[in-house]
Amino acid sequence: METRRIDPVNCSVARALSVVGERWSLLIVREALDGARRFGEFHSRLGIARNLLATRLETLVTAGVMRRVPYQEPGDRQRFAYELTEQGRALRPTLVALLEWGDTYLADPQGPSVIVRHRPVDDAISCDEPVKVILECAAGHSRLAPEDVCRTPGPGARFVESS
Amino acid sequence: METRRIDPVNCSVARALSVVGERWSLLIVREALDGARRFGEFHSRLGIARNLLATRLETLVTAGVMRRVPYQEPGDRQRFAYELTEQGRALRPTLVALLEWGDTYLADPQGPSVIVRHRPVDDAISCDEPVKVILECAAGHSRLAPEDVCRTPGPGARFVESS
DNA sequence: CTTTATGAGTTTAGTTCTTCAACTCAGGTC
DNA sequence: GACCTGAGTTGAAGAACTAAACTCATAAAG
Repeated sequence: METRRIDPVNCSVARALSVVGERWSLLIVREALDGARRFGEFHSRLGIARNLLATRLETLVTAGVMRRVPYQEPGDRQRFAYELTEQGRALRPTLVALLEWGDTYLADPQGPSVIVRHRPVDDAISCDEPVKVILECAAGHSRLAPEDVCRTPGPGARFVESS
Repeated sequence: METRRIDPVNCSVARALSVVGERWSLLIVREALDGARRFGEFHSRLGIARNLLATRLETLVTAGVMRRVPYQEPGDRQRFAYELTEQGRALRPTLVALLEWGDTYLADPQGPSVIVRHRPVDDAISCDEPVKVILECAAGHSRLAPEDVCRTPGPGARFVESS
């Protein structure tokens, strides 16, 4: 029996992973979300090899996740820092989801080392409560279980035959 | 000036990525969420090398993400299939987050190839609306922007000095 | 009872990716 | 001019990935 399935290769998950799925990429984004900006900061925080950090940063800049910006400390020459673009900051939910999953199933016996809290940059509504990632549908059904969702073809779907 | 920061190495994101951060791992989980169960299904859907698929499945089983279950087709000998554990299904939000990010920033010109919908397995409340991943705090503030959250130390936090 | 078919791997050889350490480069300080 | 620093680059060794051929157990066909 032949069935048609959504082509697994033409998928945004695969495309997303081709940008941030390499080793270190998401950790670099995480450190950037936590304030790292300079080559040496990423290097010492993560312990990543320097050449690899250089190529990862270049990849992330090329992909539009980060931006290379000049800076100059007083009494020093101009150097370059790396900051997230809006596209890069949009990876926050992905990282929170991974963090939650790790906390739940690969927990440190001491408990989580990091808690994400609701604390805006401008401190306007600083409720400080822990933040979770949840699935919500357009009809407003919230906190959906993983079993309550399924994948359906979208407008850009390609199909493959399978036995 | 010395400051104390949360040790970036002792973090659930890093631990999560050590399990599902290798190339192919998340795509294998995605296919499993979409119903793939057998070695050959994963192989033909993803085009991953067979030896690598074998080691990935073994890694995922060892990590508790998948489970190796015997099955037997009529008139065939016993073989093994792979299915997600609860721990594995819990990666759904991570994959939805990645999918959304890919749809938003690396879109196919035709539009998304996959839409995740609210459709329970048991069809009880099948509203069928598209599903999104959102950040929500314990006080009920919903749809938080990436800028409105920050990382704080948890009970298991280790610290490192930095200049 | 020998041959062929099939799904699920394993082996092997070649290529690519990571790591680590040493080196370069462009200023600034002494 | 000699030395220091942050930001990379280079190169060699090791680990990971790819692709294709091979094995293995069983079932069905002849």
